[in-house]
Amino acid sequence: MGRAPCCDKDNVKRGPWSPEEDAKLKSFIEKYGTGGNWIALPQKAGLKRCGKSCRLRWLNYLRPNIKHGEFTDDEDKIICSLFASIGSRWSIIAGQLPGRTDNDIKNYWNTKLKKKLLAMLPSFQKKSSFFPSLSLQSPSPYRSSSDQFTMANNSSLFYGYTNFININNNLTHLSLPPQPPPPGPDPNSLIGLLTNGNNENGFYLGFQENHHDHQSMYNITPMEYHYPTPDLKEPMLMFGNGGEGHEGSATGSSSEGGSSLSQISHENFSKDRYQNQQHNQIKQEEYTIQGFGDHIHNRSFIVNDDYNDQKQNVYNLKNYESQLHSDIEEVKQLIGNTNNRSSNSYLFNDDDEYKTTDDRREICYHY
DNA sequence: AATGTACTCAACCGCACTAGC
DNA sequence: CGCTAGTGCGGTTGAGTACAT
Repeated sequence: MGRAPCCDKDNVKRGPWSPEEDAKLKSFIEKYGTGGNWIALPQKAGLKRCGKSCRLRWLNYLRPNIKHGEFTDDEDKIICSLFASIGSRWSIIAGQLPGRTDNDIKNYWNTKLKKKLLAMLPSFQKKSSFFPSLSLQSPSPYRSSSDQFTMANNSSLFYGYTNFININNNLTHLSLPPQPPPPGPDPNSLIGLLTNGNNENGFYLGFQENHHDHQSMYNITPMEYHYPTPDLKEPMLMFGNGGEGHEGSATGSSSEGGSSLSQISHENFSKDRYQNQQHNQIKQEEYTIQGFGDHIHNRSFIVNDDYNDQKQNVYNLKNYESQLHSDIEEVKQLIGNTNNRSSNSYLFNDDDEYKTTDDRREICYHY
C-alpha cells in the first residue's frame, strides 16, 4: 500500500495556471506568507489547487527575482562545473545562480547544455566503446556508498573525482571540490584520461587525490594533465595506485560498492594496454596544471611518464599540493561558512529564503 | 497548407526526509 | 519508537510550439 496522496486529486485543478490563479496566489503570499503550511494554503487563498502545486508555482514562477530567459556563458560554466562535481543536484546548483530555479536549470541542462557539450566533444569519443553512454545526466556518484560508482559503470564523462572539463582547449573550471566517497580511496591514486592528442579537439580530464585522514577529511586535489602529444589510438583511462598493483584500489573503496570500478579498470583500462602504448614514448613531458579558477592556472611541471614510475608522478604532483590545498581550503571554507548560516538560508544564496537545507546538510556531512 | 517530428518547459509524480505527536 | 503529515527534491511527462518535410 502506497502512501496517502497529499490532496484529493479529484477535487483539485491541475494543469497550467491561469493568470487569475497566479494573481490570487501571489497576493495571498505577499500578504500572509506561506504560513509554513503549503497544504492548507490553497484553501485559505481560495485556490482549487494542491498545496504542492502552489508551492511549485510560487517557487518556480511567481516569487520575486526569478530570472527567465537565456542562460549566460558564465552560468553555463557554473552549471557544468557543479554538475561535474556534485551531479544532478539541481537545487544546490540553483543556489549558485541567483534568480534561477532548480527546475529551470534541470530543464536547461537536459534540453540544451548537455547537447551543447556533447556537440563539442570529438567524434571519436562519442563513438568510442569507452563511452558507450555519455552519461552527462548520471547522478553524483557520492550520494551514497551504494551507488558510488554509478557513473563509473556508465563510463561517464564525469566519472569519479573528475572536476575539469577541457573542451577545445577552453578549460571549464571547477567551482567545488568533489564529495569524497566514504571510506577513502587509495592515497596514491592517480587517474587521468588521455585522449588522442592528434585530435586538436582533445578532451582531457584528470585529477590527483590525496587522502590524508580517513576519519575526518579527504584532500582531493583536482588538476588537469594537459597532455601535450599523446599518441594514443583511443581514449584511455589510467588507473594508478603507486605500483602496488592491487586491483580496485585505484580509487574509491572496494569494500563498499567499489568493485565495479575495479572491473572497469581491469577490463577496459588495463595496465598492459597503457604500458604497451606508452612504452616507446618520451619519459618525461611537460604538463600543465589548471584548476580552481585563476589561482593555479597554467602551472607547468615535469612529470615522469613511465608507467612504472607513477609513484614518482604522484610525488611530483605533490610539489604543488600545498598551493592546491589552500585553494581547496578556500572553497571548503566557503562551504563551511554557508553551512553555519541559519537554517532558513540556502546554500550560497542569501536571497533565497524559500528553500531549505537538505542538500546543504549533505555537503556539510561529507566535508 | 497539411502533416509529422523535435523541442521546450511548466507541471506532475513519487520518494526521502523531518518534525511533531 | 512508530506513525503521520508536510516538505523538498530529482526524474519524468505531456501540452504547446517551432521547425521540417
